[in-house]
Amino acid sequence: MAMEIPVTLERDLSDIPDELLVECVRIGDDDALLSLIHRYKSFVRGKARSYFLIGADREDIVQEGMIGLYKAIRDFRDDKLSSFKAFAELCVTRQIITAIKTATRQKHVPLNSYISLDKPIYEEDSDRTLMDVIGGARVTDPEELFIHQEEFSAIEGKMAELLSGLERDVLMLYLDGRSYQEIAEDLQRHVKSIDNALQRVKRKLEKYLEDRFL
DNA sequence: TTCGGTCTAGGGTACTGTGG
DNA sequence: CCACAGTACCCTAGACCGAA
Repeated sequence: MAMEIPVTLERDLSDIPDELLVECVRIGDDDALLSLIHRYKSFVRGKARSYFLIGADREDIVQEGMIGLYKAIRDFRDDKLSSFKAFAELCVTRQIITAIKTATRQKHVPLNSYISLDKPIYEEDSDRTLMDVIGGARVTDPEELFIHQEEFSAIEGKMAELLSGLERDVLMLYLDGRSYQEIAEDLQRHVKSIDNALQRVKRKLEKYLEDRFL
């Protein structure tokens, strides 16, 4: 289903700020649109990277992210209160999470389930995800911070039970956005060990989330 | 001894970026 | 455009170790 978007541009727009490109898109500049998509393609892929999918195409998540990006371009208002990048990140994340929530709503269809670090933790609630909790998302509201800390303790405790020391270390660095190579250097291990540890983490999290939510 | 968990290692696929 | 290298991800087999 992956749709290929041509990125061959007639002119070089690499120095143009995002916000200006968005304005250009509004007045029908296709090159500006392609440039924005090209500019944010890796960003969307990175955003989608932490998702683990059972029985589905990884590319689907990227496609959802790209839809979120398109919505960001369509809806962005340059009121100087926030950058396009921040707005795009919000839209991409929300689009992916919405897709996941839609998929996981069909509880009795395992093959339609996403098992992800970004899966919403509690079915009845919110967009708060495992990734948010583990990764220590920035929370400013005191009440929310309190709730967040309780969730963090619960999940962190479970992680401590489930994962070995190496697996925990690898996961934390991975969530920091480090590459396999960087994690390997930090932990004085072979890249292969990092790879293996991450696979075990994913399997354990999949099992944990399945046991908990299905 | 058996079993389950942890870890290493080999090998495969898919994707991306780069250089000719 | 194509070949190639690097990277991420996944699967599997086997060694090792501790608990039952």
